[in-house]
Amino acid sequence: MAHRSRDPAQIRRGSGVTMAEVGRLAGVSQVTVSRALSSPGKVSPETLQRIQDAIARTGYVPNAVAGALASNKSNLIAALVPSVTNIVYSSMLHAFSDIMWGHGYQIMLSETGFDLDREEKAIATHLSRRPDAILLTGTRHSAGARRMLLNAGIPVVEVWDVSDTPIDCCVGFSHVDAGQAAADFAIEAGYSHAATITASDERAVRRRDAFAVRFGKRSNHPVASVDFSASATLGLGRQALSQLIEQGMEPGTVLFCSSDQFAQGVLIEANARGLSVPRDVAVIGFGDQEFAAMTEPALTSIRIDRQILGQVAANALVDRFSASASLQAVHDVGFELVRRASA
Amino acid sequence: MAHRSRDPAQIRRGSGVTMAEVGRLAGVSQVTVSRALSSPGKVSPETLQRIQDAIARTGYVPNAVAGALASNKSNLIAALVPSVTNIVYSSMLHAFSDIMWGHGYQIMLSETGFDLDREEKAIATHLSRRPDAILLTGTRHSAGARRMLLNAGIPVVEVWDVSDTPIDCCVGFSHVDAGQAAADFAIEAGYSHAATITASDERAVRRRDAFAVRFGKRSNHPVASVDFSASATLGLGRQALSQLIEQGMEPGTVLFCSSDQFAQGVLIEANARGLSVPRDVAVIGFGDQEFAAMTEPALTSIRIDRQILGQVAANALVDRFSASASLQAVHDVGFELVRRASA
DNA sequence: ATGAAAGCGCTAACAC
DNA sequence: GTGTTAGCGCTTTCAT
Repeated sequence: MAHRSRDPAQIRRGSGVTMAEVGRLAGVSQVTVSRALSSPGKVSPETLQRIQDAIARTGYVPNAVAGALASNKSNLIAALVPSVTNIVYSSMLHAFSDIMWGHGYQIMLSETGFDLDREEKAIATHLSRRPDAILLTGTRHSAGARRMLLNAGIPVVEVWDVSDTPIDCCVGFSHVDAGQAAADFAIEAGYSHAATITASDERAVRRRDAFAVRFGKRSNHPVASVDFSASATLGLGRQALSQLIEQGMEPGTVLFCSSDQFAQGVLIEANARGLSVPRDVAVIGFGDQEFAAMTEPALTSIRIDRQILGQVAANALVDRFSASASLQAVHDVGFELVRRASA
Repeated sequence: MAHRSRDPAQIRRGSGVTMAEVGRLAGVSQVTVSRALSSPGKVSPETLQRIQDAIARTGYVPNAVAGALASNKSNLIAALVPSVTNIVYSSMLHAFSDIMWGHGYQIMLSETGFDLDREEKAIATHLSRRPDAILLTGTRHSAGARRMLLNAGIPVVEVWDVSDTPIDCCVGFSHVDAGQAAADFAIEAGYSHAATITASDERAVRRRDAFAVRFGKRSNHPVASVDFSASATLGLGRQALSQLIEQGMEPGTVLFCSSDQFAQGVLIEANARGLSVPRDVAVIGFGDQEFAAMTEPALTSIRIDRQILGQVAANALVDRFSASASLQAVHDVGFELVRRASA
């Protein structure tokens, strides 16, 4: 089967069909075509039919760029997340996109990698596209970013954290509360020694600190910490446990991990060393990812409803598009400590 | 601390600053501002300085919508993937975005959920934004989608599969080869009975069929199959093994799973039932996700370099933007069967 | 119900 | 090196 794929030299941008041409074919003016598309009820049925025929014949595709320029409305939402490969962010994004798409909005995506400078650059670039709203992850942003955002005058939703002083509105939960809840749980479960394993994520650090202070206070034992300047992986979790053991970790210590990835790594390393969980080492994860209930033993973890998070964020924006009254600025979706076998 | 978050009623779209206003402030015309931004070398140093001052003073943010309309270049790339929450797609997307971002392009994202109709709608919507190129997952698309794409006259890259007849170009591997390779491996490893566990993904189905035909031929035993009309999850993997056992699966059967999620579920269910892997049941996964090497026993899986996939796709587009000569249409990045302990 | 005119904020010629 | 003039393909407003 001799096949020639499309000759690159023949690529011409756009079919070149405009509303005006569709109009000529249908025997109406360009404006009428515009009306037929945006409010079909305002053109006569016969005209509408002729226009639809002309559109079908020409394969006309509306130019949303021109539309956005003329109407000052892009139907575009900018979404900035640390990482799309991390399920906790991608699942939130999925729920968010679903709702926004249902309301006729498209998503422009950027990854910021937990880096405020990258975030600022991405914000600048995205704002030049005149999005109708923007979603940011976290409540910490560079000064420049805040200024641009305020200036843009569009709805902004910050997710994964709560703040008394959001740029516009925020949807998340208190990381300090989460760290303290983990510490209280650990104390009440009878653990007297604890350590933390933390990735390079400002919110994880706040959970770690809240955990360490609370646990330290209630147990009167210092809390050791292993910190990585990288994202959480299973391999680093294994490494962290090895490191803690080398440092002479007490048997029966509970480990507060900044992510379930770390926690699973700890489980695997413990197993490889013949340690019993939770007797020799107990583990608390974070995120309650799908596999958390399936590990052996099953992981105790802090559950965030990422679907709800994305949905509430989307709805907050949709509300802002239509609202005249003042709106709720802070949405605390909470978290839940799910106790299983690992701690 | 009394805090008032931004009053929604005060939200005004855009700061309203245009190139013309920046120009007035700097004492030059609007075009000169345009030049200062796009080719600073073409304006005198003093003028440039005055313009930059004016930009800083006003907080001017370029309007890329107007720019795109005037230049017929959007610097936007549309990317359509089945799901962002699936690491195999999100990691490809990550590598792809990284390179495109480096070349000054932004990503508009949509999820299609393995649904050709949803894909067609998403393509139509994205094309109205006049993206400079589009990335699609898979080589099967609706007739309408193909027509629109051809009409749009922009570079198109189809990923995760190869085809002799790509719309424009494709980057992937042969799913038939992958299924056959798994079958050959299983035969040569000494297995005489096999079954498949498959999610609702057209490419997974092609791997399954290729596996079943090849294994059937070489073993002279029929290959049982469990098919789900859903995405692969660990839980469904457990369920699949239970189902196969109820159906009287032969001890020592090798299971070819369409994803590592399924395979991990099989491992867990086997463990729960006290079955030994690979003696009582052997498992081959697909995707070689991070956890594959870490399970107990470690998973034998088919590895795709998703990073390379995304990079090759991005580079294929970048090449197309600058090329006059004819370009490579088919990029086969291959796959690798990684043998570990599970089969 | 339909059309004419203006203009959204830029870039791309082409002058000077 | 800088300015002038024309659009890009729509939406908006105002007539008819």
